[in-house]
Amino acid sequence: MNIRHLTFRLLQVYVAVVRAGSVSEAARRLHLTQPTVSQQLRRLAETVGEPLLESRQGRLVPTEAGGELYRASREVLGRFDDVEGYLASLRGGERGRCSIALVNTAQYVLPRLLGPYSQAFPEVDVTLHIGNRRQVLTRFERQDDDLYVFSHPPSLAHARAGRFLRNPLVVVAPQGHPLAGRERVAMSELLGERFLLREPGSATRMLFESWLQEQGLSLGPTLQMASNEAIRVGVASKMGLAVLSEHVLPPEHPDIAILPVTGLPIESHWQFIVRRDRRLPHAALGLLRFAEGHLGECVEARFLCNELAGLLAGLGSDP
Amino acid sequence: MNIRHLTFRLLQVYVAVVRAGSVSEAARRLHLTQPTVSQQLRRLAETVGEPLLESRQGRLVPTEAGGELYRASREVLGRFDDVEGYLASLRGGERGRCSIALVNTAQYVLPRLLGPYSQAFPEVDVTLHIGNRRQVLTRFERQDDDLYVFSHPPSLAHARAGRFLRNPLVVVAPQGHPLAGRERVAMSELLGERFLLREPGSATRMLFESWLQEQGLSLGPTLQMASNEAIRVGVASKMGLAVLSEHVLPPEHPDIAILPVTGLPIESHWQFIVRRDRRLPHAALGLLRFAEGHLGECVEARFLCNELAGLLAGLGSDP
DNA sequence: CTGCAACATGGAAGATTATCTATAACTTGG
DNA sequence: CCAAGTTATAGATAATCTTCCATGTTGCAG
Repeated sequence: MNIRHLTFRLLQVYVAVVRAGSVSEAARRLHLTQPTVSQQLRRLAETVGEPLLESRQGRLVPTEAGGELYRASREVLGRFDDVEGYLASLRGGERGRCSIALVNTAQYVLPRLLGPYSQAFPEVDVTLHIGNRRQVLTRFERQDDDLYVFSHPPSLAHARAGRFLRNPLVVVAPQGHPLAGRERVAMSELLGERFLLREPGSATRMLFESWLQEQGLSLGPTLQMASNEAIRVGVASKMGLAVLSEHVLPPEHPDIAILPVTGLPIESHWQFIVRRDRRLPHAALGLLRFAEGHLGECVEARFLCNELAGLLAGLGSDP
Repeated sequence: MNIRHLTFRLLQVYVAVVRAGSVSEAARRLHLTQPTVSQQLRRLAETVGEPLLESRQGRLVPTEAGGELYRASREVLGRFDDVEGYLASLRGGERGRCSIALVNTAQYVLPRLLGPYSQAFPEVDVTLHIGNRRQVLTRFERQDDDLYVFSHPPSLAHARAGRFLRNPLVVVAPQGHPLAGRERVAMSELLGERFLLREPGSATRMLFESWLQEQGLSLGPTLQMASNEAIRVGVASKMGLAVLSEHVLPPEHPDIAILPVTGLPIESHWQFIVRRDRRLPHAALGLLRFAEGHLGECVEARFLCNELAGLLAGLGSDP
């Protein structure tokens, strides 16, 4: 039997005939003419190399070979019905994979969104890749992931962006710092202090440095530390001052004071970035939709900045 | 996804590509050109309505949808491999159904053949229908069965026949009957005795009556009994004489004597009959082949008359 | 025996498929 | 950045599949 030219259609017709017990009846049910069905049947029997049906008192019943083919056909067609269901759930975003690359700082807040999302879509397999801005950019260039979270998007020629969260950067000092009680502090007053900074690839550092440059200021002594955690603990231990995202601070932070520096907080926003040239998996789209609808329930109101509707509209229209 | 134009061939190609992780490599393995495979792939993806593969550092790996399709394809192709195996065993006669209609008398001896056959081919489902000649003829007319066993075949226009067993009919008398010791007995000497006869549809009775007619003789008092068993017991109990197939007598029969009537035994033969107009199932053909090869081991040599080779040759050539 | 319903066959048109060659576009490792 | 290898696209052709209509054949019921 040469399986090559076997069509699922042929199996559908065959199954219909076996069920109907009659070629004509099957033809009616399939909205085909009787000769069409007869011929398909013959072709199938030729492919199999055995008679499939025989007439038993006016009813067509499968032969031994026909019975086996019928069983196999039912299983096979059923299996492909399953595939259709699976695809439907993929398309609905209820299932699938979604890979997200995050800048370091965003890891403090994104779980608030992903927790409820995973609850709602347990069949979606979300993978997070966390790195500093430079590392995430590399992943973006290599098209490693479906979604990216940046403060400042890379060139928008290849990507679409949608803001979803405010990310205010503030100057923090150890509790009890002489300037901590002041109503207003000028940045210039702080330049003599030691600043704890993230490594050069970091977005927080980049933002802070370009802000300083705009102001025409430059820092005195600095100390480089590779993680926000380390910096926060360092500040609490009076190693120096730092600029951090507010999200890095725990809700209660008795060891650390935010200094009311004029011109701060530096306002930036996290955005979801998607590449224009890569088809977004349904699951990733589903995640964005979920974020658009449920962000308000997941994060504090003061950080909220939901502009995802625009991104979604753009994705819906031309992918 | 429109399943209608989905070919098994397409799935084979797809599976090969996923396994190879490369279109070109799959093309080489399939002895196709690379563009052919590319195009099939595109068609498949169109049918499914989702991208199936994506390039991950130079290797093509299935997407979520592609993975599901791959699993389904493997299952489906595997299932049809099973069908092929099943068909092969059908064709080899190792499996299947075989329905046989027997005349009554043959039931004493056919099991000797069917026992070893069923042992050798346990997957073949043999059905026996036992009746007198008339009943079996009716089944033959209606084409109810694959094989028929008759002493005298119906018109050979619609059937082929092959003898396989002698069926000698003898006159039996109770042990101690006055003629039981004689060297020779003439039928005419027995006409005054009461004869126990089978019912009119029976082959044994037909044969006996036509033999009597040839001799210009006719019976005296008769008694009709519907089974060979009943007649045998009747004779043993001195109810009268009878004509029976030798096969009906047990190997040892101390109560019954065979009378050496001149002109007897009436020689007849059992034959396998197959209709010309009905395709013989492989299993039935296998049974005939088995009979042809093993009959000698199954029945006593004196009954042997294996002319099945001719029948098989006829079947092999044009069915 | 006759007629109807069911099945098979033949012929034909249009769509789809399978496959090729040639060529362009892209990826990737050096 | 280039060269090699991989993938995609285009165009072509023969085979096949799908489906129809018209017309035989056959088997069962009256």
